[in-house]
Amino acid sequence: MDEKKGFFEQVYEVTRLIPYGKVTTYGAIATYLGTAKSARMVGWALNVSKLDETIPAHRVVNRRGILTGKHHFEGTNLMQQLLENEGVEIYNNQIKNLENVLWNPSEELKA
DNA sequence: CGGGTGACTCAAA
DNA sequence: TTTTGAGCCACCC
Repeated sequence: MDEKKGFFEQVYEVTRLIPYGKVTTYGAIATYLGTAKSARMVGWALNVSKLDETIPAHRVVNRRGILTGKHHFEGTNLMQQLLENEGVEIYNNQIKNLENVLWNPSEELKA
Protein backbone atom coordinates (compact mmCIF):
# COMPACT_ATOMS: atom_id res chain seq x y z
CA MET A 1 0.00 0.00 0.00
CA ASP A 2 1.11 3.58 0.22
CA GLU A 3 3.92 3.79 2.67
CA LYS A 4 3.80 7.51 2.23
CA LYS A 5 0.73 7.61 4.39
CA GLY A 6 1.26 8.25 8.03
CA PHE A 7 2.03 5.48 10.39
CA PHE A 8 -1.30 6.02 12.04
CA GLU A 9 -3.19 5.60 8.80
CA GLN A 10 -1.54 2.27 8.23
CA VAL A 11 -2.53 1.18 11.68
CA TYR A 12 -6.09 2.18 10.95
CA GLU A 13 -6.20 0.17 7.77
CA VAL A 14 -4.78 -2.97 9.30
CA THR A 15 -7.13 -2.65 12.23
CA ARG A 16 -10.09 -2.37 9.89
CA LEU A 17 -8.96 -5.56 8.17
CA ILE A 18 -9.21 -7.58 11.33
CA PRO A 19 -11.90 -10.19 10.60
CA TYR A 20 -14.91 -10.73 12.81
CA GLY A 21 -14.24 -12.87 15.82
CA LYS A 22 -10.51 -12.36 15.51
CA VAL A 23 -8.01 -10.23 17.34
CA THR A 24 -4.46 -9.12 16.82
CA THR A 25 -1.69 -7.59 18.85
CA TYR A 26 0.06 -4.27 18.84
CA GLY A 27 3.33 -5.97 18.14
CA ALA A 28 1.89 -7.88 15.20
CA ILE A 29 0.64 -4.71 13.63
CA ALA A 30 3.84 -2.87 14.35
CA THR A 31 5.85 -5.71 12.89
CA TYR A 32 3.67 -5.82 9.82
CA LEU A 33 4.21 -2.11 9.33
CA GLY A 34 7.92 -2.65 9.74
CA THR A 35 8.17 -0.85 13.05
CA ALA A 36 8.22 -3.68 15.53
CA LYS A 37 9.76 -1.46 18.15
CA SER A 38 6.91 0.96 17.85
CA ALA A 39 4.21 -1.22 19.28
CA ARG A 40 3.44 1.66 21.61
CA MET A 41 2.70 3.87 18.67
CA VAL A 42 0.14 1.36 17.48
CA GLY A 43 -1.71 1.69 20.72
CA TRP A 44 -1.40 5.42 20.61
CA ALA A 45 -2.62 5.49 17.04
CA LEU A 46 -5.60 3.44 18.07
CA ASN A 47 -6.19 5.87 20.86
CA VAL A 48 -6.84 8.46 18.21
CA SER A 49 -8.45 5.98 15.84
CA LYS A 50 -10.93 4.96 18.47
CA LEU A 51 -12.66 8.20 17.66
CA ASP A 52 -13.45 6.53 14.36
CA GLU A 53 -16.15 3.94 14.91
CA THR A 54 -15.17 2.21 11.69
CA ILE A 55 -12.04 0.99 13.41
CA PRO A 56 -12.56 -2.08 15.61
CA ALA A 57 -9.94 -1.06 18.11
CA HIS A 58 -11.41 -3.53 20.57
CA ARG A 59 -9.96 -6.30 18.44
CA VAL A 60 -6.47 -5.14 19.22
CA VAL A 61 -4.92 -6.41 22.40
CA ASN A 62 -1.46 -6.70 23.79
CA ARG A 63 0.86 -9.58 23.13
CA ARG A 64 -0.53 -11.77 25.89
CA GLY A 65 -4.08 -11.23 24.76
CA ILE A 66 -4.82 -8.98 27.67
CA LEU A 67 -7.26 -6.16 27.15
CA THR A 68 -4.80 -3.49 28.14
CA GLY A 69 -6.80 -0.84 26.37
CA LYS A 70 -10.12 -1.56 28.01
CA HIS A 71 -9.62 1.37 30.32
CA HIS A 72 -9.66 3.62 27.33
CA PHE A 73 -13.08 2.51 26.26
CA GLU A 74 -16.22 4.09 27.57
CA GLY A 75 -17.14 1.57 30.22
CA THR A 76 -14.99 -0.75 32.21
CA ASN A 77 -15.95 -3.86 30.32
CA LEU A 78 -17.23 -2.57 27.01
CA MET A 79 -14.22 -3.86 25.14
CA GLN A 80 -14.57 -7.28 26.71
CA GLN A 81 -18.24 -7.48 25.89
CA LEU A 82 -17.60 -6.48 22.31
CA LEU A 83 -15.11 -9.30 21.95
CA GLU A 84 -17.32 -11.79 23.74
CA ASN A 85 -20.09 -10.76 21.43
CA GLU A 86 -17.88 -11.87 18.56
CA GLY A 87 -17.28 -15.23 20.13
CA VAL A 88 -13.98 -14.43 21.78
CA GLU A 89 -13.71 -15.97 25.19
CA ILE A 90 -12.23 -13.71 27.79
CA TYR A 91 -11.31 -14.50 31.35
CA ASN A 92 -10.28 -11.77 33.71
CA ASN A 93 -9.33 -9.32 30.99
CA GLN A 94 -7.33 -11.96 29.22
CA ILE A 95 -8.34 -13.70 26.03
CA LYS A 96 -8.61 -17.45 26.30
CA ASN A 97 -7.44 -19.59 23.42
CA LEU A 98 -5.66 -16.57 22.07
CA GLU A 99 -3.97 -18.64 19.41
CA ASN A 100 -7.38 -19.69 18.21
CA VAL A 101 -8.55 -16.15 17.56
CA LEU A 102 -5.26 -14.48 16.86
CA TRP A 103 -5.10 -12.85 13.46
CA ASN A 104 -1.60 -12.15 12.30
CA PRO A 105 -1.52 -9.55 9.48
CA SER A 106 1.97 -10.61 8.50
CA GLU A 107 0.59 -14.09 7.84
CA GLU A 108 -2.81 -13.21 6.46
CA LEU A 109 -1.89 -10.16 4.43
CA LYS A 110 1.62 -11.30 3.75
CA ALA A 111 2.01 -8.34 1.41
C1' DC B 1 15.98 19.54 16.07
C1' DG B 2 14.47 18.64 20.82
C1' DG B 3 11.31 17.15 24.26
C1' DG B 4 6.91 14.95 25.95
C1' DT B 5 3.84 11.24 25.44
C1' DG B 6 2.10 6.35 25.49
C1' DA B 7 -3.87 0.97 24.54
C1' DC B 8 3.93 -2.03 24.15
C1' DT B 9 7.56 -5.27 24.97
C1' DC B 10 11.38 -7.53 26.96
C1' DA B 11 14.36 -8.71 30.81
C1' DA B 12 15.28 -9.18 35.50
C1' DA B 13 13.90 -9.94 40.32
C1' DT C 1 3.07 -16.04 38.23
C1' DT C 2 3.33 -10.68 38.86
C1' DT C 3 5.79 -6.41 39.46
C1' DT C 4 9.63 -3.03 38.12
C1' DG C 5 12.64 -0.76 35.25
C1' DA C 6 14.28 0.59 30.99
C1' DG C 7 14.20 0.84 25.88
C1' DC C 8 11.55 1.98 21.80
C1' DC C 9 9.73 4.96 18.15
C1' DA C 10 6.12 8.08 15.52
C1' DC C 11 3.47 12.05 16.15
C1' DC C 12 2.77 16.81 17.86
C1' DC C 13 4.28 21.13 19.60
